[in-house]
Amino acid sequence: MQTGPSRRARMRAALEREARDEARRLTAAHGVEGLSLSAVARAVGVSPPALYRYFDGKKGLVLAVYEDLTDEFVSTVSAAARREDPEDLGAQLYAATRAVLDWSLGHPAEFDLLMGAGYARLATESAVDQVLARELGGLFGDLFTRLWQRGGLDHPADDEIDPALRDQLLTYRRLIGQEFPVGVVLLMVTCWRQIYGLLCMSVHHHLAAAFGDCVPLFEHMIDDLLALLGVERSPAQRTGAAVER
Amino acid sequence: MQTGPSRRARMRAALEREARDEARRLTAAHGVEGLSLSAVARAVGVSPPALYRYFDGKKGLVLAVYEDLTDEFVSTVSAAARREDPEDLGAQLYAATRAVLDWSLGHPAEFDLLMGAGYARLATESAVDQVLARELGGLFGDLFTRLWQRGGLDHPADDEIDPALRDQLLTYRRLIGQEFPVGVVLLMVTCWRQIYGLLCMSVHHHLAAAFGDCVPLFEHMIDDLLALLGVERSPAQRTGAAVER
DNA sequence: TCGCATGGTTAATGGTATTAACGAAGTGAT
DNA sequence: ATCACTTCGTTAATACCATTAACCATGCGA
Repeated sequence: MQTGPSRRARMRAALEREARDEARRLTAAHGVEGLSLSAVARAVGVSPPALYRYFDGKKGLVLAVYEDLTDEFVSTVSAAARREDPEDLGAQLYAATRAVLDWSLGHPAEFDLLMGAGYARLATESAVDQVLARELGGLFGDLFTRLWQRGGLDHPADDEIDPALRDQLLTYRRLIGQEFPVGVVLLMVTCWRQIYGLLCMSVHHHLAAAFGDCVPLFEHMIDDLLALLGVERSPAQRTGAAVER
Repeated sequence: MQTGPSRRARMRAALEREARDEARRLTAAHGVEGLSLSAVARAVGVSPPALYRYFDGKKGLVLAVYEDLTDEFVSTVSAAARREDPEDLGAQLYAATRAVLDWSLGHPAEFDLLMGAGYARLATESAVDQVLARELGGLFGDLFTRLWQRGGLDHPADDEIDPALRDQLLTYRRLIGQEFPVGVVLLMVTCWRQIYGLLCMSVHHHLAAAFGDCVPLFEHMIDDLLALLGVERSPAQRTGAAVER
């Protein structure tokens, strides 16, 4: 008979899992600032100080939620891309971008922690590694790599780019582990600033008085971006509805 | 001798002003969530419950800060635009956009409350009117109006725009009180999603590992946008340094 | 079986928001 | 000038919250 992890280790793992899940639930329900150590303790049937054996106080708890969210977000987005035809890069770009939007709209409090103001706060008090930037950048980076390899991607030449910017782009390219020219990195960042802008607008209900449903804006943006990348958008994608979860 | 406002009224106004300023200071120093009623009370030399005579609890205090910030932000940006040559629309667009960036980078906590996650939270618990959207939209809208009147602005025709989107754009146009065609509204929103995206990235230190100084990205974006609008960028602007305050 | 690391407890400290009950003092009318 | 009323402050109490300290039971390895 395998001994496996000890009773203690199993108990510990189970309680930690439970606490993380409850913390996530509270975050979703009441925002990052509505997350309280005490409430989590209450929910998992333990006294507040007990959680200090599991997390480094409240900031540790928030960090744990952040980690879980990172995993969930990255796998959601990459799953959405993998669901498409491997040859249809346009469809994959659409699906990935759309998944980012859908997840964020469906989980605004979590979005805040993952990619909004919550992240900035978190990053100052806990040493959080750039896993999201790497993973998400890598995911989109792979798509851009294939676009570039396929040819026909119209990107600026190295010497057309301001040297200061070029250095930064090179750093970023290294971060996401890609090999394409800086001009392609620039193209990627150009896309991302638009996606991220619309994302923040949507999630924060900016201009909500006019743009309650932000899908029309999103569709228009995707058209712009795919055109910029010289990718044909197959008609089938235009009917794509939001993918929940 | 004029009686003017009574002693009571003067005292009240003075204390409220003091409290608002202190609240603003605390927000800047410790973020929106670091703003506490008690701390403000302590700073203005009064007991915490006293502030309930002035503000509707904490959410009222936050709302007051929001109002003050709105004024400051709008006047900062419009002042920056007015400082430029009235005939040089490109310079005005640059200056206004740059002022938005500079103010936001210099006041990250305030930015969060004004245009980030803090706003979303605030808007749910307090009835906040859309003054910022109107004012800022109006400011940029005026520039776009003049661009359009001058001619040469390449915008999509009405019937090239998806009907659902067109309706939203019309609503937005009414909100900002402009008269130009929907295609121009769309152009404006296209610019704004880029500005706002870069803004959020910069303020939240997204991708900070590569883009610590975000001005190169900003300069590249402005080039893109001015090209999109068919505006020549005068060489003088390229040397423009950040304007503090 | 013993000793210790682990993981829980309660108690205490100090911070927060908010409401209630109360009192001093400014204000305006008689 | 005095009176009543409103305004604006107070203190006290309640109920959260995070965090640390002191303590105790128990699982686990030697």
